[in-house]
Amino acid sequence: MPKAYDPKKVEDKWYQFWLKKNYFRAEVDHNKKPFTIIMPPTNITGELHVGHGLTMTLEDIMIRWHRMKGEPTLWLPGFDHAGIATQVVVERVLASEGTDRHKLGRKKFEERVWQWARDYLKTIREQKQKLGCSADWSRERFTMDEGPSKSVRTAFVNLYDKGLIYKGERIINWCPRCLTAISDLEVDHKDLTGNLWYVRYPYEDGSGYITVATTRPETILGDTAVAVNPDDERYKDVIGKKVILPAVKRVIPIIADEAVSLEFGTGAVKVTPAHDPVDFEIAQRHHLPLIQILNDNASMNGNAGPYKGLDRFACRKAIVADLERDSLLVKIEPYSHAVGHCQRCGTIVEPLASKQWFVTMKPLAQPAIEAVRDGRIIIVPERFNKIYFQWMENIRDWCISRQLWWGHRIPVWYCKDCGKLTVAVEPTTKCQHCQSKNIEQDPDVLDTWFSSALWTHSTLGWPDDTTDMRYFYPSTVMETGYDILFFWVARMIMMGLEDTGNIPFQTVYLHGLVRDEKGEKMSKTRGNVRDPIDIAAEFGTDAMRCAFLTGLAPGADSKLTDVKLENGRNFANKLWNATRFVVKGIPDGKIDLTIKYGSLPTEDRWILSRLNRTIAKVNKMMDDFQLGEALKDIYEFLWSEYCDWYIEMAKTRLRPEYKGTSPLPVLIHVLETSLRLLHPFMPFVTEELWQNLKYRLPAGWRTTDSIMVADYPVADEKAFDDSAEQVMTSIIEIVRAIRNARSENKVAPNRWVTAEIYGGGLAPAIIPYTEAMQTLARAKPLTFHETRLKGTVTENAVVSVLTETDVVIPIASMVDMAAEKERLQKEIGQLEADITRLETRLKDESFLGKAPAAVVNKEKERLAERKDRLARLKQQAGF
RNA sequence: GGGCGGUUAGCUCAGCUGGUUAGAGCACCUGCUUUACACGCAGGGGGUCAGAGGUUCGAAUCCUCUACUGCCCA
Repeated sequence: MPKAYDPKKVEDKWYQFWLKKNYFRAEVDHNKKPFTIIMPPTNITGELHVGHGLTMTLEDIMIRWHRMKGEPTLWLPGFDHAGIATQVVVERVLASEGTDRHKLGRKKFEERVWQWARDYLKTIREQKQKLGCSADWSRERFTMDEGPSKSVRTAFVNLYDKGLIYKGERIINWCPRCLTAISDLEVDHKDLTGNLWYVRYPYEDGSGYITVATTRPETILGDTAVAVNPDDERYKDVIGKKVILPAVKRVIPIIADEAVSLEFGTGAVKVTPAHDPVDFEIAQRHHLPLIQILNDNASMNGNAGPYKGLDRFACRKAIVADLERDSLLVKIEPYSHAVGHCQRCGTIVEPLASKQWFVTMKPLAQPAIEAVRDGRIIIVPERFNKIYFQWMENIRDWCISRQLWWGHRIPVWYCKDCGKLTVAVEPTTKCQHCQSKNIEQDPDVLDTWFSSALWTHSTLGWPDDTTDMRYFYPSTVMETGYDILFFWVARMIMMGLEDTGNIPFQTVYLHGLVRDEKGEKMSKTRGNVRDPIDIAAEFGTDAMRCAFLTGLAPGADSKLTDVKLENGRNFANKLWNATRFVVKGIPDGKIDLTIKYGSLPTEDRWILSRLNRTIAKVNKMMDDFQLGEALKDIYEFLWSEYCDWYIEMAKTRLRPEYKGTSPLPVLIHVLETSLRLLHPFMPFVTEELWQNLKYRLPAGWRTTDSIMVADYPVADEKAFDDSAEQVMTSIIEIVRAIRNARSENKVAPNRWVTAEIYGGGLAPAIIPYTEAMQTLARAKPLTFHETRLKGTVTENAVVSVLTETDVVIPIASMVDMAAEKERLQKEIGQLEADITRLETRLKDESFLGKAPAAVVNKEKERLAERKDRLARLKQQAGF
């Protein structure tokens, strides 16, 4: 084995091995409960980013863990056609080629996008594999595949038949760049500083003006009324009067409506029903006409009179100039307000009245609220419940039609003869009502999230009654980012319940955003994006997976830093070298790996005890989705206990002259078990090392061909050994005390010191470790006393009073007695403070009365221990 | 405007349902070619857990308020 771990040499090799062995494939076993994760479908808009890296890591860990626990485990991977997003990127490519989709035509354009899709499907799949994903590629799905597409049409038709999908004219958000309607969720509100223009509308009878305030003067062209609040004393007498609309000289009424705020502007507002949601509702109540003033691209249309053809913002300028000229502009105030932007392209969206398809959400939301409220679905972390409920309880109808070419075509055909609609799952050529062939399919496609909402069941075969659907639905965990809780998770719950009558998943695990070193969001415009594939190449995939988990709490944003990556890499290398050491100790030929439990030395019982406690803790943490904490425990066990102490102590036992129990069986057992414990987190290095061990050990040592299908460790409580832990703690304390004394007294590293150890009752247990302690502390000879130190040691000695033992190091070389006194004084002060605190607590009647007996006893023991130590310290140090 | 987080060592963060002497990594300081590992080893310094009040025998942990900060919704 080389000196350092080189991930490049092993990762591909093992991934191909796993693939060839078909380990990723989920098999139905009706005797067992499956564990299922449906992978969030990856957008085909581009390559993977670090957010995907986190998702893949978290899900792969859960999947590998459950697979090793012996559960039939399905991780179903897939892709999302990402309607608008993909169309935007492909259009950009077309633009760079000097063409556009209209020149190409719909059919050619769709072919072009399919080509793009096929390319990215392949690239992204390979990237996921690079990251170690143990997904079932045989079940991979794409939202545009025939199966999921049929699910989409079926779900649409079902909702339509139930009256939950309707087509109607409503105010929607229009993106003038993407030329499509978008849902409320796809609009980002940003506060912009604009102006509030106060404009005079002259009364028709010439009796003066009413002044209205607006942030969008160009919409004056679409006004069909002026409204005031019915309770507004200022305007009581003008209700019912008529005013002349500036710029276009149309005569419109002044009406009263509750929706008008008394505080905004002058209290009188202009009503533009075709371009404002509140105004639209006012218009409905007062039967006002709608006047559209915008073309699709947000230039002014024929209703704009003289402003026709101007862009909306040019028009705004022109109108303001004209108002000023006509002395109709009272004043301009700076005004900051939220302006909607298209999430995809950043263009300011226009609210406008348009005929679109909508889903009635309230009846779908109710059962989805109940599913979370009654605990059938658990959201981790819990605080997202509140956010979920709040959104669901105020849910509004969902605009699902998009004026795009890329996506699922709406399964509705219009009859040009009888005018009726045919809504059908299977494409049709004739009208259901009059059999006419003169029909035309709705040109629009569905919101990409409509198909995403069905993902948990469309991927398993719904609406067909498939084996997978019966066995794997509902899935166990839905792991995704909190940023798409509304977009996706909420809608999956609603549609899952609606389509199947059952929840789509039992637990929702939400992760946060991965940010850069400075805590900034990664984005192309900031230029701080990191490609997970590059990172994996530089540090190793396992190191990257570690980095994602360090300091990760569910639902919290995290930073990906080089320091974390280096740590992960170092840990992999540490493991590599620990294994190298163990492997070096394995003799050629016969080796007996039986652990003789009856006669194990203390450090063996200690490391086995620590191992099993770690296993117990890790399994508990995994159950609670505390993946980061679980990894941390394994890391600390392996590094600080196994490597730092157990291996170091084993070294003396591996010397040829050593005649006692060989440490090899335990050394190997603990390492091998730890590798299995760690495998879900660091699949590549653990497989490589496990195979290395397997190769050198007798045939039949392990029955599986790969660590990834070996058993996940289960804690053996019989291995918990308090007394071994107590003895080892003392041994570690003694070694540390001597090292510490050496260091503080600047003893040359190669110089041997001597020490006397007063072990009391523990002495017999410690004495067998003389040689190990000598080596570890570079102290020889060590003299043991089966008593506690009595009397005073005054001269030329460093005294360390430990929990169970005392160490006295008499050395002429430790000259700095003043420093030593100071250290002792500090320690005494610390102990005295502890004692005071403990005594106060133990005198407190309410503490004694109310605290559990175990806590009181613990405090008593602690006090006794401190007092004992203080007494010894004072006595021995001669204070 | 409504809601949800965060504030713990110089930096980045753990610390889950209240009960250790509050931890880790990095950084810093002092040493080290100790035959697995300098991607390493040994030792060390560093925190009144944002502030105030409250509940409790006991609070980093629960409650209230304040300050700063981030996000979501409207």
